[in-house]
Amino acid sequence: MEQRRADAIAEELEELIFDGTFSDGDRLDEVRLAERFRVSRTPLREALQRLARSGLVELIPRRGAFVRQPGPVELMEMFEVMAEVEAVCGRLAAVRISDSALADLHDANQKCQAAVDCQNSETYYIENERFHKIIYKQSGNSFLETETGNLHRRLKPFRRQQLRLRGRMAQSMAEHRSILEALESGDPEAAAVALRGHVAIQGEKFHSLMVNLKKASA
Amino acid sequence: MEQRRADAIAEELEELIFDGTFSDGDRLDEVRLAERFRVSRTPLREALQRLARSGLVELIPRRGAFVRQPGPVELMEMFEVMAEVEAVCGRLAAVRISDSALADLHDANQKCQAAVDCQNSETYYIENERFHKIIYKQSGNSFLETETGNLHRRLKPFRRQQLRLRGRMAQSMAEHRSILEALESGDPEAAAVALRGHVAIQGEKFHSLMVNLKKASA
DNA sequence: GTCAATAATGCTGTATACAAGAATAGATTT
DNA sequence: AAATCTATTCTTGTATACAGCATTATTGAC
Repeated sequence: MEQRRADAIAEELEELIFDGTFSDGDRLDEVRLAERFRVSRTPLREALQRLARSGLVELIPRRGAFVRQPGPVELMEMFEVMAEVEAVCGRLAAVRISDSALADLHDANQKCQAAVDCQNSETYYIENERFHKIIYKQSGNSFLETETGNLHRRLKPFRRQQLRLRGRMAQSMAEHRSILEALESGDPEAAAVALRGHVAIQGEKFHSLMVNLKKASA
Repeated sequence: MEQRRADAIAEELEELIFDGTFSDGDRLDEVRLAERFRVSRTPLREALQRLARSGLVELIPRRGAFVRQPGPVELMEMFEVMAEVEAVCGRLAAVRISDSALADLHDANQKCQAAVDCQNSETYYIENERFHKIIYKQSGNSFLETETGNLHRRLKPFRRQQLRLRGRMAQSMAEHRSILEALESGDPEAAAVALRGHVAIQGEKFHSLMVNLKKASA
């Protein structure tokens, strides 16, 4: 059983928030949620605190827990930081990466390409993630690796929609290749620039998505 | 009263860990701590989870909470990330900083210099912190500002000891000046390089401190 | 004498009961 | 009629009681 109770509940709640069951600003009633998950308030409160830690809910003392989806501005900020942090990973990895990791990157990239050819966005998504996680690890800094992974995870639900944009996967592949080249030639600045651009463009794509969404709803 | 109970306890516990009352690997008994703070286990557990979030304790399910001081390797990693993240702040701030913020930086720097002249390391420490926090804010990215501030806070107890190193404050002042120049001329790369070097050197100073400590104890 | 197995103790994780504060609704006053 | 104050109710924060798992110690067997 362990403490997994709170952990499992936190994950389920996360899903419910992403699914839109609870939307921004909603108050999360402890009692009702406790009934829903068939647990007492104690583990549920711990789950809420876990979510507060990752920024998904805001805990206001004596008032309750409120769903706090990051707004467009904050999302852009997070994408900007993601781009910079990945650039850092790239710069460090360029001089620290192992040969076997380079081989793994090639492998992930080839599978990405195969996914593009098959129009299989699910596989592409998975291999793309593997590609990036290899770079995090090869930064040779496990603290950086963990923190970058956390931010990556937080942005996951927002990055996913972009794959549907026409031509995005092909463009992304080209960027991957230049990243790989920079890493292979051991050029820190080139790797940093390539990765920064690669991730930053996701933020911009996301931005235009938001704008179009607004236009559509107006 | 609010939920501040857990927050206050978390801070006190943090102090106790930094003071050495609890050292690395110590198990934190919930019942004894609850008695010590005159509260029940419930708010104390919340405090422990808060500390787990900042990485000071490790929560092992069904085993308890253990003090987890970062080891030398992890500390070096954290300093490296700190240097890179501050460099990012600098690069963004170089093109976004306001005139009034530049004036504030000058002011903080002058007060730093005055503190060096007076051999007042306490004041130096405070103004130095202000100097850096202004740059975080002027990155124009409040998410980055918050995250950088968090890491800064986490490294606080380890950075403090370095000020005692002979000549460190003077050297630091020179670095501050070059940072300020880069920001004033709006040169992103120069600002990034200056800040990275300024912070990275703290990690190296810390490293040599550790080595000396080891030599002394051997 | 040593190792293993079982029992007992002590801790964490969970539930429930209680207290205090916040929000809302109703009544009274201006 | 509107606004304010008060009282009631609902919710959060805290304490305590209970259950389950881990650790340790003791006993028995090899």
